[in-house]
Amino acid sequence: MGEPARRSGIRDVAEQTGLSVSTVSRALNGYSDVKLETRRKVETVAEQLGYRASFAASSLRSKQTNTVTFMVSKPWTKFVDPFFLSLLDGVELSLQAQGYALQIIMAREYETEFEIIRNAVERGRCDGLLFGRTRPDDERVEWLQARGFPFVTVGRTNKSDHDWVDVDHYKIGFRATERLIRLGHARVAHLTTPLRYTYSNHALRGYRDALEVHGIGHDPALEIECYLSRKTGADAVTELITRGVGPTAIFCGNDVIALSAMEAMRQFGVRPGPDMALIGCDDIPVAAHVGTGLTTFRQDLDALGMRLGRMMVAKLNGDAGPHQQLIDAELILRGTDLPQSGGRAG
Amino acid sequence: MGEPARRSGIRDVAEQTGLSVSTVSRALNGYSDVKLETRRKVETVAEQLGYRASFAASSLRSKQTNTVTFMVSKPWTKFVDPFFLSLLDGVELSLQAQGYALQIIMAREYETEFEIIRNAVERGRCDGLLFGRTRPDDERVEWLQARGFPFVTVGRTNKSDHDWVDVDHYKIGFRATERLIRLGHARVAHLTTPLRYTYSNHALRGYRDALEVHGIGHDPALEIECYLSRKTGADAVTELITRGVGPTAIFCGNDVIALSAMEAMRQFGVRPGPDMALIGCDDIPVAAHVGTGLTTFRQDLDALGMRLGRMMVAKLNGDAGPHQQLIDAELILRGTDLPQSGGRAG
DNA sequence: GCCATATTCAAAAACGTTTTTGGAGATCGG
DNA sequence: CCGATCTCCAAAAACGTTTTTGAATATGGC
Repeated sequence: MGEPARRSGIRDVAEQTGLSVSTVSRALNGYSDVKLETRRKVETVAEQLGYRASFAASSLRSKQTNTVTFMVSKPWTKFVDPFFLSLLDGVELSLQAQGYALQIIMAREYETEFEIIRNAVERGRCDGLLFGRTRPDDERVEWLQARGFPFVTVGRTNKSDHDWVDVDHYKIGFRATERLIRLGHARVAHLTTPLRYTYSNHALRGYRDALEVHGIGHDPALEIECYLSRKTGADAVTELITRGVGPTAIFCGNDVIALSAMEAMRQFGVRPGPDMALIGCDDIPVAAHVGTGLTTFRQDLDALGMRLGRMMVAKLNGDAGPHQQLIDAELILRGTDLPQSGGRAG
Repeated sequence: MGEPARRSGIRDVAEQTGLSVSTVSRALNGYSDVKLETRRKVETVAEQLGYRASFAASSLRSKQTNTVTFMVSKPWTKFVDPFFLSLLDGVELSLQAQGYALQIIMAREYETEFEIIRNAVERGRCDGLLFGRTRPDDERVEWLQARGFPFVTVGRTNKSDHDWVDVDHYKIGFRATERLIRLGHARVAHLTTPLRYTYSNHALRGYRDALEVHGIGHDPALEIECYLSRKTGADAVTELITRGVGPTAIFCGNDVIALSAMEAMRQFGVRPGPDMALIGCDDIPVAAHVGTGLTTFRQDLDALGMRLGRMMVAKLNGDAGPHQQLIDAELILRGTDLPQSGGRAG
């Protein structure tokens, strides 16, 4: 492959321009105590030598990486894709505008997430950290807070003194449930996302409050916690139907659960929509195409990402905070939110 | 937020153990010239002090980052999600097994990709580079080759002397077209993905070769290049129908194009499948749910990712190469590959 | 009991920047 | 014309590791 082609360092630039190393550094980093003409010369020579400051050296000395790390949890990578990618897109955009680079790392398990954070923070690989899938008692948040390391989460925790952005899942739960009630459904079930995550609890609370506001007591048999593989939406629906607890409508914590639920319904000869109303959440691409279309909630993740990024930048610039932003989701009406079949529609 | 809590450095560990800094370093890095007992002590103290070597300092001195960067192109992030995420998953798995970290950065435009590469390579932020969306004449490949920097691409270029993994799009094009021909279709159109990418050309060649093998000349009017927004599958189908060039089957370069095409067909009262056979590529989740289901090709991206990662590790370990791997896609039969309606089925 | 070789560790150099410190010459106010 | 201030640059320290070099002690062969 020929000669290794030694990369040129700042000394080469200094030599070539006849200036000192320190002046070259200051010129390139935009300090004001360098003559314009000198700066020009330095920039020219640096360009033609193809010089770039070593990341390791500069970040060692300056203690800055100008990098923000987004740690993405495995479950996210697997199922809620479109969701998550436009989020990243927004983050990247707003960070880059302020001279920060976005770097993404993947975590396979919750346990490794911790190790990854330690590796990123304690080894000084980034200036700030972003992550989601927060839990009510989130070790990651506590650890980072104890260390005073800048971070913003997607999702809330029990603690209120840290920065976060979040979708208002309480409102989603409330609106979904209320809509189903107004359509004449008296027994509305809720298939929740894993309750270890904070947002699942928000949605659940919204669901229960809507029932209560409309004078309906909540029935534990109608609340089933769903997972990705252990207990799917299909499993839950099977349980609901075979037990004969008789819901006529279901609010699902996300579209994957809803889709899985619809699958099971068809096997039982229950038509999603006419026989069993259904509202999901996330508006994944398939939602528009399955059957008559799944009624669901769409979230502006791009905007959420932008805010996330801007919040991080503000924090990095010394803004005290805490900053917290809640965004609303939009109800997308499609074919599965039908009135109670035998009953009075709202 | 309390005191800043100074992170402990290697000196603290040395002091605490009564050893020298160099011994601590060698102990922690697994060198053999340190007594077992000593190593234990160092590890204990390091653990309890929460010491981790500064990334900047260690990579500056050792000239190694133990990090591989995957640069993901914007178009990828937008549309071919599931595709792309399981790819990353495979890469991460195989890299991590060898002690390398995967870091992902996003590129917005092709031009910025170049800048990102320069930034990553010339500033020494990673030991190896991974990227896709290769073009026949790919500047990135040439630049990296000239510099002797380790990289593996997803997709081929004109040059044969570099490492790559790729899906065999030639075979996909050939098989799809041949299947349609055998179903009795004499006029098979091909909506290509953007031809600036190498793989699009492979697919096109497969399509043409299949036609030729079966004694059908290829008609330029039946080959239309599609993009994400400028000219979609719907635009192409509209063109095909209004011009009256009369294809009875279409092979689409990917599922997004196919879905868009189906949309347009319905507007013209043409039923995808019965009236116009259709085969896509990628097997995106929607494909299974749209109408009677889109016949398409599924790729084992997890496996591709694993190979990609392993190839990178091999390269980093001094293996000369070039290594190149082609993987096959699997035809997923669904409802759109129907026989020529008026004609003899194959 | 002596030289050669292993074993185990310490001192110091090196990595390539940025930051601190200070100094020479130009400019300015009086 | 002199001291003060400003402008521009250079020398040297510092960042926190890893690597190189070398030395002290223990071990082994004869």
